[in-house]
Amino acid sequence: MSDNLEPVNFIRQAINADLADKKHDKIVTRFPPEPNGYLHIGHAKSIWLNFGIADDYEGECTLRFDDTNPIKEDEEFVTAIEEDVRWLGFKWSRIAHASDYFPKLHEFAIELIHKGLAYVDSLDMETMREYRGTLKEPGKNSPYRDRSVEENMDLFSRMKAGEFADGKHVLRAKIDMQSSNINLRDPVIYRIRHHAHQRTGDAWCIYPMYDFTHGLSDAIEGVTHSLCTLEFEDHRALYDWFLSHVSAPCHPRQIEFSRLNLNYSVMSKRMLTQLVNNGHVDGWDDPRMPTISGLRRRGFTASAVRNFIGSVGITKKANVIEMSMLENAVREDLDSISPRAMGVLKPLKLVIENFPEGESEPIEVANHPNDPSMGTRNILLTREIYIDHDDFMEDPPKKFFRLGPDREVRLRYGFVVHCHKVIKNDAGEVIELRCTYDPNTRHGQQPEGRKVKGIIHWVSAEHCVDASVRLYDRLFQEANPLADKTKAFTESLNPHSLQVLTNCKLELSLGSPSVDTRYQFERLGYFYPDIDSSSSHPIYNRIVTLRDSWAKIDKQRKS
RNA sequence: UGGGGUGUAGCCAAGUGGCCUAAGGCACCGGAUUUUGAUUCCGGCAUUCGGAGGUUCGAAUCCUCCCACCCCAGCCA
Repeated sequence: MSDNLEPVNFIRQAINADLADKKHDKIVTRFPPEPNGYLHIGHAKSIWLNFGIADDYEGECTLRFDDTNPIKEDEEFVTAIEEDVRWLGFKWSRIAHASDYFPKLHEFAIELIHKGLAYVDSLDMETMREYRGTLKEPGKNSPYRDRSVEENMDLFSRMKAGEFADGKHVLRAKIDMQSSNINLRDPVIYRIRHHAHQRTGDAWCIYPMYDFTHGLSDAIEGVTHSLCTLEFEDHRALYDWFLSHVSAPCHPRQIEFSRLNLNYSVMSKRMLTQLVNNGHVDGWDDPRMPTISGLRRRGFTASAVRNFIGSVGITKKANVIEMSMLENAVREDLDSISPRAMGVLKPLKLVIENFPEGESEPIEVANHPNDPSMGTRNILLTREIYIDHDDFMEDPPKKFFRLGPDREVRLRYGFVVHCHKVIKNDAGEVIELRCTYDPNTRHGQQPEGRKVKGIIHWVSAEHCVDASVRLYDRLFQEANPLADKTKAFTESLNPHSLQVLTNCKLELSLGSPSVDTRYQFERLGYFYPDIDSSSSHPIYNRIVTLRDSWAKIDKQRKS
């Protein structure tokens, strides 16, 4: 489901070339998350790529959990990941776990030992690091490097049998301690971990490392193209080494692409975990999080996320995408599918003095200005209404064409009202407006020579529901929260990223929202009911604001 | 001279030696329509492709040198 007609990216070009060379008759990919956290929008890029390719080439894509480190992983994450992939609209050909392959992987390890290409090392971690050398200096061989096949087999089987404590021995590939590629300096392929695994329980106390597991799992699954991010570029030599030194059923091709980064955000699982665990946000699905579950709860649609990914493209260039790209994708998707409604976020009472008390005027309004098929609904106009505080200014600047003392404005779908009195409380705050309406402006009538530019939304004070609305802003106040290496990234968290409004007045139709419907609150933005809503008190999340040229003018005016 | 990568507008990104005096999107700046300052619509926005040389009738695309930035020294993935 890659609904964008993007130019053929370099990965698809490589696949096309392989197909032209008759290397494969079917394309197989995989999405290989480690279940140690929730998926974020960066993962969506990989998902979109891998599943999109499988779909378009009529191939297969496996959802495979790279679960080789039982200390960090958890079943909770497995469930969440499955749900997120499904929500994004992708279907896996099958679901697998690297742990399914533990027996086979163990056989491959033994094969390497027998070939003299792997050995049990007994250096402690610290010493092993010293022996590894540095980026510029070669490493040196471990004194255990030349153990006999028999000795290695004996030790390895005793490692597996649980005879040794964690860290006592490791199994290493025997490659080249002098290599300029550090990954080839006899990488560890098995380590001892006396820790129950979420799937295999206590069956194993030795666990294979990523580099060994990943490529061989790909081969076991018949993957043709193993797509991963740039930081694994250096690992490709090792990926290929394992595949060519073991009797693997096939040799997948690893191709790397750049990760997705968003400004005013962080995209590292480690940091997102920290935000959750330290209570900076309200969980993995906090609507401010760049996680799939956060975006979902916020009200983003899966198609908006997919379109966004499609619009940023796949390359090898390091990139930071502007948040406005994502917002654009959401607005584009939501504009056509969202029914319109009126909601007042910061209520200011407005009394229309020449409107008869106790009466109400029903007005039939369209649910969508450009799509008659979305139908109409009735709203009621009454003597007392609420308007938004932001639509009134006591001393308005020239370009502000909303309400002010002795000014007039049109009530959306209704008539023009003129404000002739402003009532304040003891603190000097405006608490009520007294207005009169002009009967000649009913139903959109515009008397000759009269131009009323301002139109504001409103809600009948009598016919409305109380609600809460959560307004979200960017999570970080710095475009790059990691730029200043002298401070923790959490120091650039935006203190105003969440604003909760508890006294909102919404039109009746918003009191019982339709399932899975995003609404446009006219003139304000797109909103989505939060799961914390109750039937008596709805709670809406603001997904994104509408484009707001007044906000732009106002900002320039103030600066 | 450790290795591996990347450099096209503020942000993404097409372009794969001649139709490129360089697509498209976002952002930005106009202007039209509009009972959402929304949507939609029109127009503007790189004589230039990190820099300098070179090859060629012709270079963003090929060669050489240089510069900048990113990744790698977990028994993490």
